[in-house]
Amino acid sequence: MTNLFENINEQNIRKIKRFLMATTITYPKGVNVLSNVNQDDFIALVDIGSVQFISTDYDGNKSIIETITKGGAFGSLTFPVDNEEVTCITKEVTQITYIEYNSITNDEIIKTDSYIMFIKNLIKILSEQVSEKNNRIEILTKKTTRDKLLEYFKQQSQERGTKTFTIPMSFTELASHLSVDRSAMTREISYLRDDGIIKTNGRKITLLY
Amino acid sequence: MTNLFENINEQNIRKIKRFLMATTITYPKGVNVLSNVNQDDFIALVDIGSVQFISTDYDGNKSIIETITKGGAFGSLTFPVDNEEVTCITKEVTQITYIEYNSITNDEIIKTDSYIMFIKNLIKILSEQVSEKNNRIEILTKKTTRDKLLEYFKQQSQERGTKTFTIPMSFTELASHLSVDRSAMTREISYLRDDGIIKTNGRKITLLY
DNA sequence: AAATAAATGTTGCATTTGCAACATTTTACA
DNA sequence: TGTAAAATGTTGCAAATGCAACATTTATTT
Repeated sequence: MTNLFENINEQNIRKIKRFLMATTITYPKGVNVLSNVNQDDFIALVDIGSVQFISTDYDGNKSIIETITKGGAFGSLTFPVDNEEVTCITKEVTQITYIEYNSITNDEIIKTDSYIMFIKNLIKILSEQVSEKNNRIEILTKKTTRDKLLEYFKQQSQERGTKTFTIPMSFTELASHLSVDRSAMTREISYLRDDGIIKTNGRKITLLY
Repeated sequence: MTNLFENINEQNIRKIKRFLMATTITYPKGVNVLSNVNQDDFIALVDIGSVQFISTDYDGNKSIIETITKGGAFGSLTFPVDNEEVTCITKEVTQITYIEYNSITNDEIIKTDSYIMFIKNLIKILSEQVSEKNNRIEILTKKTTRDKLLEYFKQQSQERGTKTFTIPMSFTELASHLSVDRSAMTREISYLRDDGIIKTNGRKITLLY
């Protein structure tokens, strides 16, 4: 996963941040990050900690749209910040740096080499986000819980290049990621085990095919 | 929806295309566009016509991942082009312009004003794609067909700013977009009508709440 | 270390849904 | 314009799944 300041030295990072009017805020755990953000478009960088975008429908059903950890970024351009149903909650103590979007393509600074690298990184991050969301969609379009699990396991296996891997979240969160009932998912994992398709040990999964 | 060459004059568009080693290909209807693309990263612009990304699983179940129409763009950075399960099919006669990704951030041309606009447009397109995918995910995470339909209708209604709108695809394609069985979806639409929640006339939907 | 909260595992049951198999209408195109 | 193809509407039924209500185990926090 690309970092917005990858391949840029400290001095130039400071320079870019100053130019982009970056402001850094530290939040405690469990607070709504976007509650008091101003109206301008922005990009937010997670320097420390992690946040989760959570959508809540009229019935109170919650689903995790996305988890962004240290080094990740999100922005008003790609997210409906003014949407009441979607909140961005810190999972732990989290430090976020905000950058004004409109200053990003200002003509004065754009012609420096480190800034070109910054733009490249931004394009890469956005591309990665599209890819990730494609992966998520690929899972969610599967009709059955079994197929969702198998698609998720396949993606994990491919990303890591191994048939054995540890899922990077709790089963409770995984159920939310796959948008299925947690207990029904546990049941289906048992069936997969019974059918000799996977082996499990806690969060460690081994694909047997 | 942003066009990659928005706010750039014809002369500069030609210059940019030349620099980026753009090649334009016209395809008949129903062919697999990405079957003979080379290995380098690229961005593809749909000049005329439209394409659909379709994923097929081991059971032969097909789902439409994305439809890209005239003016739209897609790229190897955001799509697993080498993935056998995903194909990109022309829905009609379609003209596509390919741009080499690596030439995009070449230092020589990046400092011209029209090129800065080009980069801005690219960032905007990518952001829009993330947003669209967020919307799709918002739908797909709903548990029931009814809630998926209502979420889709809400999005359409909000986008157009009216309670009455015509869905921009066939019901067959809509079912695929929501990843539900078509006949079950038709049934659920009847129920919504019976319950006085919507009014329908062919593809024209009116929300009654 | 005790207390509280979160995660995990299990199961019965009602509801929802996919699937299959149609009839009918609309659209595309040779 | 006639014919094939695609889209739409309907329904019975079996399978999958959400939901609820638990018991246990594992983490967290004070």
